[in-house]
Amino acid sequence: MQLDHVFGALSDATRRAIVMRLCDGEASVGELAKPFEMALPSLMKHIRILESSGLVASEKTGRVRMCSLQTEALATVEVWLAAQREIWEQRLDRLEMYVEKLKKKEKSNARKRRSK
Amino acid sequence: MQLDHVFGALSDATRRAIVMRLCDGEASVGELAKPFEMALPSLMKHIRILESSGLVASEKTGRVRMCSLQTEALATVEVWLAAQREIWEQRLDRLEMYVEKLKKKEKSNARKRRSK
DNA sequence: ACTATAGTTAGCTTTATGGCTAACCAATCA
DNA sequence: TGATTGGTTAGCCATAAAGCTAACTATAGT
Repeated sequence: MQLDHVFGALSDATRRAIVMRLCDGEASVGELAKPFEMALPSLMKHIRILESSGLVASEKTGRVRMCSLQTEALATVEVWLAAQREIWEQRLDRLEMYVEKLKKKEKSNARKRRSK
Repeated sequence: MQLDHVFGALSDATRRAIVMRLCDGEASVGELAKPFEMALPSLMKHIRILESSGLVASEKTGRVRMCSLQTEALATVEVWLAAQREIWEQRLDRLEMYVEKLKKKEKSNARKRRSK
């Protein structure tokens, strides 16, 4: 599935750093490589992974390859998280309602006990 | 870092399914295992990974281990994504402003050209 | 006490990940 | 045209991931 690859791509600090850099705009492979101590081929691998996850797109013109962020892929993750949040918040709401109900019952029981 | 493990944990469909199940409330290891064809020890490994990522907590009472979602860990991811979104949206805003500026300039140039 | 249930441990395989070097194109620039 | 720059391929290594089976422990139920 798509999510596997997006989450997988984001599970590495180097790749998250690349994504963060690309949030600020396009960059060439060389530019992306500068902040890292890594050998170029290693970094290229990360870029490949980011590309195959759909998080990054790149195009080569002349001898330089420009990379750019594909924000839709990040949005996919946001959507998934939002969906989970909705489910667990609904549940917490139900739970809260349930607790409220219990409290009221308890109160009315207390009244009954007093009036006995 | 924490994010590495959370993203890593979520990069597997089985584990995401477990998380989704836990959004609906606590569950024992056995309950969690039911929907999968996997052998128990394999599934346990996933649970361990979810635990060490902070996404899931579990406690054993008697012979059953109950697992529950730790929503803060998911929130961490949401926060990271939101931060990235903010950066790239700011940039897009700046870009838009820049384009607007260019358009205006173009208009005034057109006026100049006409009035020549 | 005996059996069944619910997990757990240990150890094995296969495949993927993250890193490296060395050698290799292909565009520019001088 | 020759050197430099920017990236790419190929191949190696160590470690981690994802799955399995088999055997074990510890609680509950009868």
